[in-house]
Amino acid sequence: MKDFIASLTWRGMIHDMVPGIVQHLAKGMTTGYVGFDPSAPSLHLGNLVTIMLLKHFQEAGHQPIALVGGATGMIGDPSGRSQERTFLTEEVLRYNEASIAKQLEKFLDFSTGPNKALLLNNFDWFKDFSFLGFLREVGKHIPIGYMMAKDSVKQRIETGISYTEFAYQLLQGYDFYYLYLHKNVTLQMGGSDQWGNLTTGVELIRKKSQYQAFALTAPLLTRSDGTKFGKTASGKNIWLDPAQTSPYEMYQFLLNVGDHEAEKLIKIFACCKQEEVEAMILAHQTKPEIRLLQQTLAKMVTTMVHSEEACNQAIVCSTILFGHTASADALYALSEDGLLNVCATIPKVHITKTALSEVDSIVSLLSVATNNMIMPSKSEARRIIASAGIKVNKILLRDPYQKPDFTLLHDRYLLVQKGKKNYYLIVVA
RNA sequence: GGGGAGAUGCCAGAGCGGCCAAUUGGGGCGGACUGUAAAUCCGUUGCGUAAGCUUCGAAGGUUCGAAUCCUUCUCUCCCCA
Repeated sequence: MKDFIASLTWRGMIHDMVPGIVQHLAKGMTTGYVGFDPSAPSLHLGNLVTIMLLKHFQEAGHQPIALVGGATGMIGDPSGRSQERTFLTEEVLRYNEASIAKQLEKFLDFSTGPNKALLLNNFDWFKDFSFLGFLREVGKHIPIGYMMAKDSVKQRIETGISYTEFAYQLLQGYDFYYLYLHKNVTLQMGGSDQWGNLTTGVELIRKKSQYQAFALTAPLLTRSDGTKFGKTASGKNIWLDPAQTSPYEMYQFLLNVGDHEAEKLIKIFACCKQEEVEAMILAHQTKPEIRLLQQTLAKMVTTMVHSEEACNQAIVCSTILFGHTASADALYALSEDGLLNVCATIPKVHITKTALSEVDSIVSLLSVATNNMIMPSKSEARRIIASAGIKVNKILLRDPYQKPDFTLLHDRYLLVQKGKKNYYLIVVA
């Protein structure tokens, strides 16, 4: 049994915790859980932090439970929301639950030992719980004053909160109580925005069973500019689902993380020992231009979320697209399979051969002829070419009105580069 | 209920009859530098190869000409009861 709290401490993963937790965990194997909201069909990079809580928990010898909030998802957590949520249909929810559950399975060890991970869905114990039963068994034990004092509720009193969302914390509180009774769970973990919900559970267990349960939150990751971690500059989430965010995009996102942030992240996501991580950080500080941390981080996370193959492909793709040696010749020398591999995860635009031959200028090709996927308008395309921002097949374009009579790669591809980092593959069929 | 103020491009915010496709700042995008970084600097930021076209909450009107004046409507904010 390793010291879980000590591990989280050096990793910077503790925001708040119920006192006495260290002694409690020292007594022996403990069961703890984290809940995941099925409001989207995929988890994202931000969720990965609380997944890591469970992972480190299991590695310390304890038993982790990943709980999918099939029931709570039907209600909507008011935490951090300024407005009432709109309900998802039950069909969508069931679908989201299933895909999230599948994603969670990847990260924990469900197979072996006394501390093997469990995956549960709170819909299972809520679906037959009557409203009257709930009021008598749960509602009775938590005073309104207590519920109103929560930040998540307080912030919404002015703008409006429905009874339904107000009651949310009771549902999550009951989860904890239920798991305490049936799975011997004594610890709930989550992001720092969940503190109010976690303590309601602790309170309910104290009231109903006279038992001191524990709660622990990890800080919500923010970037240096204050925005939430796990989103691209344009506000797009980095999803764990490869269909929504390609492994290449995820790899690139992590590779581009700032130095300070990389230090924080490596501590959270690295499963290796403290000394190894500290050595890496030191090495990075001596020679930051190597970007050891970013590369390690990108590699570790992409491999963990996707697979080693997917990660290797993302690396190959990155070197060809960004490597300093990547010239036009290298691109033309690439085999078709190689090219498709490199381009596996960049956006593709299709155009017919005849349509291509009818396109009068490169400006049209990049805008209207390709459904404005590359450029929103001809003006924009013209401007960007004028400022040397477009390369086709790695060759810089100068004249916006030149005919697009390029030598196609393997007779059917054009690799368009917009700026330094945006690539598109035009497929001619 | 009474009285004020306002609605301008992604955002903030000038403009108050022609010189306004609309000052400036932020953001975005592109370039240089670099570590595919940060900071900095440069360019650009309605559509259109151009002539020109459509924009300043909505609809009408006055005028040779309106973001700017008039009428109505919609919405937002503030103050007093």
